[in-house]
Amino acid sequence: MLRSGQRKELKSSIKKSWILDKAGTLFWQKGYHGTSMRDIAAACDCKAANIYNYFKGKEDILFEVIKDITERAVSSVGHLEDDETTSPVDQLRSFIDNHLNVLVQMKKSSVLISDTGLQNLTRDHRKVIIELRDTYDRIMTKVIERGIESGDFAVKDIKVIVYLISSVIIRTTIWFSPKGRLSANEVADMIFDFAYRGIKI
Amino acid sequence: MLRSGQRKELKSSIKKSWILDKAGTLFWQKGYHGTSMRDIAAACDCKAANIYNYFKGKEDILFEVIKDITERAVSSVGHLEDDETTSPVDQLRSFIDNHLNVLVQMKKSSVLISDTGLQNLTRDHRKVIIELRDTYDRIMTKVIERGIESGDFAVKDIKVIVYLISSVIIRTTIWFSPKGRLSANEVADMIFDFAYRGIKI
DNA sequence: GTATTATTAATTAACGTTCATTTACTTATT
DNA sequence: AATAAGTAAATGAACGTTAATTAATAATAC
Repeated sequence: MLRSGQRKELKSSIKKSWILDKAGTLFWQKGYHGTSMRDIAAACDCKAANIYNYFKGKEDILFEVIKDITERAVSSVGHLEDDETTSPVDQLRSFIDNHLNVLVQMKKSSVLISDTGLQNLTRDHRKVIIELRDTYDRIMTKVIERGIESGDFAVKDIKVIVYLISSVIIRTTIWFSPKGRLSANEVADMIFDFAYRGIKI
Repeated sequence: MLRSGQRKELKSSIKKSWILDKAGTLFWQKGYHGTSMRDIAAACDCKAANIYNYFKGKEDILFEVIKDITERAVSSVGHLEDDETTSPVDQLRSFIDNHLNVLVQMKKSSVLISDTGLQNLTRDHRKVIIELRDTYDRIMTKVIERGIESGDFAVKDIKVIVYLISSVIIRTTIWFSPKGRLSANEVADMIFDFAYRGIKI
């Protein structure tokens, strides 16, 4: 049984993430500056003033939206960071599969917000996001490095390859539609196939 | 010798493209809605009202910025559309090289505006851009198709491969810096290498 | 070449809206 | 009774755009 304070907190945090979800969709559709607090409020069936009971301001909402997107991406591949047992090829497959599933899952609130929205954040908030991104890059870098050591991969410049592969993954959100001809898993397979052939020995 | 009327027109169109250049940079830095007419005017050392002597409004500026970016990309690879003589592998190399050079050349006014800015255009304007993009996709598709016929490439799904390769090219603007460790040509080489290995037989 | 008119470029000032946010107040929950 | 959730109303600032006006330039007349 929950104490009443906890129940209240839970209810509050449910509404908070509800607001985040709606705001994320709007930011994605119309951009940060193109979305007004009134827009967000309307999507949440309340008035703009009420949102200030849950967030300090508009920038705070953007920060939490971007943080959420980035954290999900990072944690979906986090188990690969220190995995020295699985084969690097499978790790690459798993990396692409996991991140793509996260992207497809949250359909709308695309990663593009993270590209264009970064400069609307305060310096402190931006720093948090950049650190998360560095973690993402580091994990993929380790996977590639292990593949080089094991003789599975051959690349000239690891840094660039990490950018290229993540570009392919991230930009999927631009053209992929779950209602389209291909399933998310089919797309993940094709991306893995393309990326793997691009770096294999 | 120019007639004075022509000289006037020339001067006017110079200022127009000057405004487009400054506006493009601002749109890239702060987004469409994040950039005010007064911001654009300040970057052009004039007052906001004056810009209306050159453009019908803010949306019109965005349209011309995006059109310019997209047209440059398309025309840089246009010579490949009906090229049946060069080898498809060289055509792919040329495609990547040419588009990347265009992207690097205009440094800031990145292609990301084209992603996020599309929905701020009127339907008619948006249609123009989408047609230009279709041309871009069609040209790359033809190159890949020729490569399949010649036995150079082997791909499961041409449409997807076109998306993947263009993703890698376009997203270069996010991470590449001309002042960085690598030159544009080195990056172009690496991208070609990655893409070619990704689809070769 | 110089003066005069016509045209274009640029500015100032203002328009009506909309913006994010705050304050004071009401309603609901515990 | 106390705390939280929600709202109406108002804040000053910024927005895109227009109208009126002045400065600058080009075309024509002498």
